[in-house]
Amino acid sequence: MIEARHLRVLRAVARGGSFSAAARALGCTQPAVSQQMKALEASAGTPLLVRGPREMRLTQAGEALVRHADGILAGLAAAEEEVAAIAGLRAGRVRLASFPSGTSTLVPGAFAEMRERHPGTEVSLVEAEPPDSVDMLRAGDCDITLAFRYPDLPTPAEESWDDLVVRPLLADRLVGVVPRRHPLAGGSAAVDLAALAEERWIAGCPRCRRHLVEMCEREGFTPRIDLATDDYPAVTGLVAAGLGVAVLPRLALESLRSRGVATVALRPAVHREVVALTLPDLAHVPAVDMMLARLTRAALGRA
Amino acid sequence: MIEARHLRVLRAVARGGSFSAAARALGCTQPAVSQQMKALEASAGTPLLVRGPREMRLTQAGEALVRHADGILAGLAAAEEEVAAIAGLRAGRVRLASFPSGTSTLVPGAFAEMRERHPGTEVSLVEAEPPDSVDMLRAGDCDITLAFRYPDLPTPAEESWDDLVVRPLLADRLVGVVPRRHPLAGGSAAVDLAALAEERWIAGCPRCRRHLVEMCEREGFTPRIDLATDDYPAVTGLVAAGLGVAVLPRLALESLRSRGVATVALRPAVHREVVALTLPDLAHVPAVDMMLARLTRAALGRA
DNA sequence: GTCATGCCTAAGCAATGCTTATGGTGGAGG
DNA sequence: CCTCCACCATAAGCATTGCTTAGGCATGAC
Repeated sequence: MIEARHLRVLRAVARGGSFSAAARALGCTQPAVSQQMKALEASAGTPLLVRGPREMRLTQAGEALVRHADGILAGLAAAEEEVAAIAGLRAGRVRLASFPSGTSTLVPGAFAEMRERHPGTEVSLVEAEPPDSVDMLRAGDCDITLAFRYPDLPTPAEESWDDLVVRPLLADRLVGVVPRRHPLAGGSAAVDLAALAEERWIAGCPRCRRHLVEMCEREGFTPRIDLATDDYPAVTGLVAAGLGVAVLPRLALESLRSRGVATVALRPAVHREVVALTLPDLAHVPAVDMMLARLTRAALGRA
Repeated sequence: MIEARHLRVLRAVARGGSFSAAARALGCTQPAVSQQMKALEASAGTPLLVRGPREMRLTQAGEALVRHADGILAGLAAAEEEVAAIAGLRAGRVRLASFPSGTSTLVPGAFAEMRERHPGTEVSLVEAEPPDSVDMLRAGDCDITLAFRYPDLPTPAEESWDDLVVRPLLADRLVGVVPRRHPLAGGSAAVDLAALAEERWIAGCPRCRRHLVEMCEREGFTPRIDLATDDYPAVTGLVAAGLGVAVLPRLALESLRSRGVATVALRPAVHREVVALTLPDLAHVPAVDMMLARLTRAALGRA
């Protein structure tokens, strides 16, 4: 089997006209070149070089090899350069999957920084909610998934992240959302969740709802959910209209213009943990690693 | 430095979808593949593979490498095939330089056999007399030189063949050429060279002439050379016309229609040695080696 | 639950490849 | 004419590489 190393040496010999010159060009000793050529000739099955008294000439087979060597080594150099560009963040791709409130808050800053500091990289985004977005990650359809979980809630087995790299970004506190004219509105103290036991509830997305119910039951009541929608603006709109109360993550509220509602801190304090997920191997891909760092920074600025 | 071996393994992994499959395809064990990929990823500076629970996927860098690998390995295979063709006598070139009487006698048969048994090879011929043709060999302008020398004559230093491979082909006996009506013609016994001391002489090429003079002087006389020509038909023509006698190699006479002359064996018997010359390295080039064998065969059939 | 498949790691071993040291050869210059 | 220099080949020593076998662990199928 001919190896690239052989071709490099042969080309150097053809260029330099002697083993010694080739050795100097390659930064090794002359016997090393001599041995390489011997091995190459052995695997070629025919002499490649004619040792003239004055100069080193190529045989026909040697000329053929050198002729091919240029193309082969050029291809190899191109491949190395392309990989080096990816490794050096002069190129590379990061595909992110994120849930809406993450997309509107953490992602923009991280993306902007990435574009600015590493213009060669390509960042792309798809919107996806946690269970699906994690499947996408495992299926290879994205490189990083922004997801969240409730640390105090037992995780279903099928949603385990044991096989993933979990990079915590921030603890997103849950707050109560009540109509502005609600008796509890405006107070600076935290409100007991149980104080909302008799309210009508507006629930968010399915995951959030499950968590809401769990949370309330720990406090001794079952929330009466009359209205359900995944759309956060709709939730605040319904609350503002006095149709009920809700619990929303701060992150979700941040990008909402929530007229007519008041937010209240809850007791016990509950957080959802927002994390970035990736596959163990992908965590070492430079562009992915850098994007994770950018996301972490974006989260820190918001902590 | 990326080596061809790495690309072969990477491509096998990409094709097979797992290290084990690649190992089977490559005829080695799975840890070998695993180690190769580890080394390649290390030299690439970024992961190339994503170990999914079910299948092995490529990262972007891995895809880039595989994309280049096809071209690179194809080029390498083409190079190997071209060299193998030369090594296997399915291709290759032999450039022969020969003196006229060799060209007309030994070369045709050897060339014909070469063309027939190894149709892929190219044989070419240039006409050149020994001192020049040997220089051509050393200068790389031909691969084999047909030459001759007089073993009993001291060789001038500048015509030494010490640095060459000398393959003896045949001993070409020198014969006397006399007019058909000459008193010595027709006898079956060998003629003493001294018996021709008083004749007028027709000399051949410069080398032959030098040798003729030397030969005669050993026998006690200096030949009286009136006519000199390098052209063998001219020599026999002049002899036939009764203008003198000559000494010619049998090989030269063979392809001459020599009307009007008779040949006589000489005493002492003298030969010129016809040899094939090549450079030590070229002697191992298959096409050259085969051509030398063909020339030897052609000479044997004529011995 | 058990088995099969696939990957990783470790350890042993052979082969590769580089080095330094040495000898031989051909050409150039004193 | 002889010496010196540049170049190549070879040998021995040594570090590295690369392969193997053996064993362990995780995952998915029957």
